[in-house]
Amino acid sequence: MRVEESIAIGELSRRTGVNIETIRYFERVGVLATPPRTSGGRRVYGTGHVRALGFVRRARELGFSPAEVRAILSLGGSAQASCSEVREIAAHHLERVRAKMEDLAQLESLLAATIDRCEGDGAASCAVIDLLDQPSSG
Amino acid sequence: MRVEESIAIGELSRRTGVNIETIRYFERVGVLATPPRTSGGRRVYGTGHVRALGFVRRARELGFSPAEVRAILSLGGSAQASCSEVREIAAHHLERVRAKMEDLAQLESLLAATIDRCEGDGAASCAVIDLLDQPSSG
DNA sequence: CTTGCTCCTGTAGTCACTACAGGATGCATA
DNA sequence: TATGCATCCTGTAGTGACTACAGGAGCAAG
Repeated sequence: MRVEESIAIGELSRRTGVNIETIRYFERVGVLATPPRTSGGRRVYGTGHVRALGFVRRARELGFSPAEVRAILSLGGSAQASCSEVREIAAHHLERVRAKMEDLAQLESLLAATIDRCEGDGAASCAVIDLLDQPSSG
Repeated sequence: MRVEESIAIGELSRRTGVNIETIRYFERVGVLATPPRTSGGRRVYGTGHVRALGFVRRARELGFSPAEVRAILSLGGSAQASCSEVREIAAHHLERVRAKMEDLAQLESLLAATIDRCEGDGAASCAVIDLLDQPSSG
């Protein structure tokens, strides 16, 4: 069998776009498996780590929380993860995305209308400031 | 002239819904004016502080960053703030809200489609996991 | 064997708060 | 006046998800 490629932390960082300090942080908090070390104490990664770290990065990019990432990884890593459980996490995440979209849509129309109302007025009261001054009707 | 109402920090907290510790924090970082003190060293607020803190809270609720809140406040407080400058900050904020909405919409359809594709399959590969495994096409 | 890059650990900084310890104040009641 | 209790004070440290730095060690090439 082939001996796996030896990848130093800097190289792993370059390949995945993840900060070196962040890689060590991920290891500390259990998001990335602890790699073996050289006799001198340096971390030695393999292509599996490249994939796993890419997986983590991608999940974070897609807005999964670190807790969710940990949950997915605890299901056995990207390859063996139980489909239905991962799907459930993703579905939950999707719900939150949709809720956030609604919030933002409301906020968008409120802000847009208010800014619009303000426009042109050089006068007395400012609609935007009034908006902020209201107790809580947003 | 009327002597202004004397409000203790706990009462201010109750009236505005802002945590006592957070009120002191706001004072430290310059988001809320430093109030006078009693001879014993206790903070004494007035109705102006109630309004100002409500203003800050409202702005945060609407998603303005602490930096933006500081910027608005530095324009002279809620009452005297220059309308056009506040409007500009709000407009900028609105742009960010819209950008975020677009991001979320993309993510929403990607997630929804992926989850949908996964459904029913008890088999081989999981669409959701595959999504996370891809390098960066989201 | 020295140069220079990469890597190591441990600690501390970031932001926007939140929480706690240990002690002082202030007000009402006995 | 004394006591009791709620509220308040400062200072420090914790949160989460990183990021940054200091001071030292590993390692490959010249």
